[in-house]
Amino acid sequence: MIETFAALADPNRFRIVELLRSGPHAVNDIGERLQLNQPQVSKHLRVLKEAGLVDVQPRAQQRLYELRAQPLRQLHEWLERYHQLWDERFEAMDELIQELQQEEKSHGRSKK
Amino acid sequence: MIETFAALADPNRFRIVELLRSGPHAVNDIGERLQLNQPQVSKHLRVLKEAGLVDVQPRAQQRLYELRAQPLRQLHEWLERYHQLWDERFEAMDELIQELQQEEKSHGRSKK
DNA sequence: CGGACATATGTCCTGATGGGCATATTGTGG
DNA sequence: CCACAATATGCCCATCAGGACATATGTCCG
Repeated sequence: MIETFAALADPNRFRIVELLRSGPHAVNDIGERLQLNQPQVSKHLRVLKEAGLVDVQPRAQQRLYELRAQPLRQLHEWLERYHQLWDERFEAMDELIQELQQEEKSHGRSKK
Repeated sequence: MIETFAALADPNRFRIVELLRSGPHAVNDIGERLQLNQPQVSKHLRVLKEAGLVDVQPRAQQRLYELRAQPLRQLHEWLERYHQLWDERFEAMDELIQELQQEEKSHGRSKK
């Protein structure tokens, strides 16, 4: 999970991932489209690969890199544990908490 | 988006976020639970706050930090653009692509 | 087999970041 | 208003990561 975040935290890697969303791409292709030097692309792809975010596939003398679903799916699952945070139900509860805190601020503790 | 990833890419910040999922916490409280020095906690909270992931609320002489939904919701939206990646539909298409590549490997291009 | 193309790796430099520690700041209650 | 509790900042250090550049590795084709 952390490795996924770390991999996506770099702007250029993020751009690469976004590019790969449209399908597999070769290293040079990525470099040209994103205006990056080839070695940098390779290095970023390495990080992405070690994070499990991409997969390689030899294709003549080029390597086609493509996105892998697993880490993103996993990220999605992690996020779901936070879903309650943006439920309306929760937002109402949020207000309730604020209210309680307000109360405790004015008087030590009372009301029921 | 990138700032969100960067904020979550640090192990201790990640732990803080996970802790805050259960509700607002004071700085010292976080420090004790996660076994971190107070200054470190404050610094991490600062990063989280600048990333919009948490919000502060004074409470006597302590500060209660709580999670904010927005960045997580945003992250969720971003992820949805990748949903096709793990649809069965897409996985079938994936195989098709592999197949095509196999073909092109063996013979320049044929079969229809 | 040799050269050309595509990609990977190594080195060097620099800026950013986390941790530890000391210290400043701020709010609170008496 | 003071002393203290809770938190924020500043400073120093060590580590790390990304960029530029040179070079190694690998693969296909004539």
